[in-house]
Amino acid sequence: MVRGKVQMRRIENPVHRQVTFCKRRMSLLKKAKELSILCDADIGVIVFYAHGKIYELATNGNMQGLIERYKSAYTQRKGESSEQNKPQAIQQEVLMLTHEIDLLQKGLRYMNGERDINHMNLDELQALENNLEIWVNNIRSQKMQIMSREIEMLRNQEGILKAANDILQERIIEQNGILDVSSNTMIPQVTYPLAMESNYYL
Amino acid sequence: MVRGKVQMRRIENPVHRQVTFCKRRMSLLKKAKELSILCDADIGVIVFYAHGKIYELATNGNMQGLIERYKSAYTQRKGESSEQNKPQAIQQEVLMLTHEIDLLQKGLRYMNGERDINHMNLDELQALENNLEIWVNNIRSQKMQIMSREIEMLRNQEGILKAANDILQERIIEQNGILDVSSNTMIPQVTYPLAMESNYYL
DNA sequence: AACTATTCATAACT
DNA sequence: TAGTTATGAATAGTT
Repeated sequence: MVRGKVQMRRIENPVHRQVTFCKRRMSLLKKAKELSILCDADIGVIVFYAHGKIYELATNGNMQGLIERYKSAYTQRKGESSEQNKPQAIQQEVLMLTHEIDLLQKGLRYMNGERDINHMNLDELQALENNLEIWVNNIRSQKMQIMSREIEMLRNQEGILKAANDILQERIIEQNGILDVSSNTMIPQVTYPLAMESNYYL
Repeated sequence: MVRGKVQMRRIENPVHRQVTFCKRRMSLLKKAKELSILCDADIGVIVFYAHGKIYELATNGNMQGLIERYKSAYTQRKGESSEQNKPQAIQQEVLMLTHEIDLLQKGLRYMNGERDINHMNLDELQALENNLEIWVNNIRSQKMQIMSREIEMLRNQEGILKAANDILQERIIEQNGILDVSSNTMIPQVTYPLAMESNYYL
């Protein structure tokens, strides 16, 4: 029985995941078949599951043909390219990649609330880039805080040790005053290079 | 309303067919997306409709990658990959384009997470959550390295100070041996809590 | 596009 | 692994 909405995230239990995969994969391929029949469409579905297991459906019975058709759909725009001295395969690959980029850019505009695909400009991409930076800052802030606390702790210990050294040195000087012993030449060797830049994390 | 079982054959009425295609195509891609998320599978769907209209879904954001993976699963030998006989410049161009795709995918993932997934209509576009995490890791790694160096530096100073304290204490004990003065009660107050956990950043 | 009566899909359970 | 069922989801026909 389905209880409440199914959470749309990876099923962690391997058994449940396997069972759900089996059922939903069957349904997905069934739906693809139905859409193909009802609407006279050619549909190819490739599913990669764990450990390279592959399940596929090609409603025209030939996945290779669908792939070729898919690829050729993008090479038809080849005339637009000014790089005509490239081998055919390379041109095709570059075109596919640029197509991919086009799709992604469209998606970005969509995500940004721009619903009119025909109005394409790069300003929205720039806006997204800025948003990404903010997001990254948020994600890393927690770890940064932990590291900052670590640094703070080490600095406190540094202060404790430095104070301890001061006290010890005073004690020696005091005793030297009584003894007038000049064997405290080691003390100047103790240096405290604490004034160096150490604010990278600010 | 659905009256009785739907006949599983091509819808002849062009308007009905178009409407059904639109609805079922959306659902199919949605189902594919869900299966991909729930079961951690990579899924590619290509739909050819009338007049060469193409609709696609690649849950890893890159149909060509899925196609290559599909092909290599059958050829079982990557040796004949086209990567090896490409001119250097072309390889670089492809590299740059794929890099750009990566960035855009990651941007999409971010925007996707900020909005209601159920309202996404640009089914051609997907992004990988894992890619996003990898991206974040890369971006913050540089800063993390700086902070790690900072911590390392502080630790070194800690060691120097501790060694200095040891020397100073020895010196006092030595002098006490000569003087037999019992006024060094302050020394036990100097503690070194250096064994605490300090590996948060590992 | 939106609605809704039905059928369909499926998560949990046996 | 394979069925059952209660419940959520999809959708055909309509507005």
